[in-house]
Amino acid sequence: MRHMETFRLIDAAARAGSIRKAAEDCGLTASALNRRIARFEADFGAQIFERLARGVRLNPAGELVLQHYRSQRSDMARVQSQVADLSGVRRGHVTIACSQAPLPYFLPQQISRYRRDHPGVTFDVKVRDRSRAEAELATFACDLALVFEPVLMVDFDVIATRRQTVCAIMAADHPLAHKPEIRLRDCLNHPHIAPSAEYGVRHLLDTAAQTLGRKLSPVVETESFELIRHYVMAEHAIGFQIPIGLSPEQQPGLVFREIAARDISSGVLLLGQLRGRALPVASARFAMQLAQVFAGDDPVQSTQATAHFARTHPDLGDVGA
Amino acid sequence: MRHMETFRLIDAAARAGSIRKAAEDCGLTASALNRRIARFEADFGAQIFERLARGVRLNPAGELVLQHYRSQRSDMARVQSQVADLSGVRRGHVTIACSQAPLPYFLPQQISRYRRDHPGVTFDVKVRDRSRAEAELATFACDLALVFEPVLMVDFDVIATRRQTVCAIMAADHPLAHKPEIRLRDCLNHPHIAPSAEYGVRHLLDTAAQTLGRKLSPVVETESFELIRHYVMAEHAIGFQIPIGLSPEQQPGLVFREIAARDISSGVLLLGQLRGRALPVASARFAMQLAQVFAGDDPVQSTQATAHFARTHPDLGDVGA
DNA sequence: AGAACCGGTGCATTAAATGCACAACTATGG
DNA sequence: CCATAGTTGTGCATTTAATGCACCGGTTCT
Repeated sequence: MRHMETFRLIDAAARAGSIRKAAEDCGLTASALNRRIARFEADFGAQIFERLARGVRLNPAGELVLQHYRSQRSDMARVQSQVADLSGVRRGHVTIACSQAPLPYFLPQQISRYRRDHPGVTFDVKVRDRSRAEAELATFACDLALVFEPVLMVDFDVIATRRQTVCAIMAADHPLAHKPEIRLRDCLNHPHIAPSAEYGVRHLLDTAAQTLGRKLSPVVETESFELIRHYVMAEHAIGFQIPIGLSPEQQPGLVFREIAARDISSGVLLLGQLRGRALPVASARFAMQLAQVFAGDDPVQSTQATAHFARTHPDLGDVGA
Repeated sequence: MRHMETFRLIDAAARAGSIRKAAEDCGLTASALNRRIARFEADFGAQIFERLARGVRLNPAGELVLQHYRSQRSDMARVQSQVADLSGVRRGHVTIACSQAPLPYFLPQQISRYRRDHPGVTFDVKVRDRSRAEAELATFACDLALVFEPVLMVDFDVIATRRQTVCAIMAADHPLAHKPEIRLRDCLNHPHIAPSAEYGVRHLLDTAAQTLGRKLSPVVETESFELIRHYVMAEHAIGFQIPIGLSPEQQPGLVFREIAARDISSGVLLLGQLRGRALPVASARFAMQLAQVFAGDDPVQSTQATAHFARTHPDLGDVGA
């Protein structure tokens, strides 16, 4: 889009921290870029860069301008996607940041299902922890975030939620595998493998163990959910994972069972977007699909998501997914 | 703002319905404007005008583009106002659309109070009925709307509310003036003057009369609340008005009394903005002031407004008015 | 049929943006 | 304490983009 050139250059300069570097990256000379910035500052009415000896840095006014630019760029993308949509093309691009759990089964399934109906839509899946995911929403670097037990920020607008009870995963011939009920204390008495501290599952486990007067003592602690799923087969240990990361048809010999509800509180998986932002058509429709899946036959959840879209996208009409 | 020139011209062309006319208005030739539009369409990727024999008209894509432009223009104004604000200047401009009632006493008082603290802020007060006010919000033609009993649209975000019980106004020596309670049927038995049908007060009166099995039969029906206030002195008739349009220190000899609550349901005065829009600093702060006045010592209202601003303007901090 | 519009196009002209060379300045490193 | 390698900022010639002018082909209304 032609009219945003200046903003694009400002963005580049801000990121590079230097007019010269940015100019080089963008294929013009420092003097040209310098003058563009000066011109912009003149008719904007205020400086947006601090001039330091080693380069430039955005001042608070500049931060606001850049935020405005990002918002404007994203909104223009939305307009273009809506135009494409109303001419029947149904193209677009969805950028979603999510935690690890939905990666192996849930997201591939949902994305392929969406692309079956809309082959022109492409996806970008970023793996981010909860706080990073929310930061990317705020800078318009992604459209949607699917996170487990996030630290709720003011700018995070919840589209749909799904309760997730922590499951114990183990080999089919593990002693606990066919007990009528899986108690947390039993799991802790076996060798176990747990995700590291930054994950929501681990947090739930820690607090649950604490109320039992126990402590997790994992034989392996890892950031990789995939490692957990495979390790329980290798050592016959107990792993922990939320249902959305599990599938009945996964590795043969692996079983997963919900931990007794009275032992551990369930967490919430949230699908959200940046508050007040109108998403591109493709992203909004994909979010609708996920919301429907989350809702299942739960009418409360369903109306919650419907209300969300009535507020944020009054023009989209009913869900076509 | 330099980079929006093309949009401004597109807007002009859309309004003029003709490239030639718009070009003339904007001080350039038709061919130049024509080519700007053509260029924009080329890199936007779609036509935005229908070419008719008698001129041009926006197509749906064009409507979206224009809406985008208006939103971005307003957001840029907001950014500039925030920058001015953080440099301590506290300048700005507030555009508010409101119905007639607040014009004589309420708004002048509130505006002057606000300008006492912030002399750099200017105001634009548009008199609009409820639906027009909401339309102006949607096109970013105004920041705030203060309307009585509006037909609620999806895009209208309520900032604060104030109940208004319809009052009967009359000369001090009118027979009803000193009755302990003002009954609607008594009013209807005297000559009365009422606002015309498009006003909320009239609607409340009509429905109230209907439940009494009566009908309004005004001797004068008018669009001017001012006329009503003066006419009741001239003929000793009964007029109707909501409290916000009245002041104890107005014309001597004029009294106003609330109609008995069991005779007529009270209406609601709403202060609102376009949903999802971040207002310029000045408008947001003025809205805060009005919200505080509305709230008075009502804690429910107060927290409602506070929550609103926490959602829409997380950066503004506490109210400084 | 003709007048009065309209949007679109080729070409010369004008205005704006850019590149180049260099000035002014400042932290850094010997 | 000075040299050096960075940086932003400026005057001037050059290049590129935007505009104005004259004109074409079309539709509509008289």
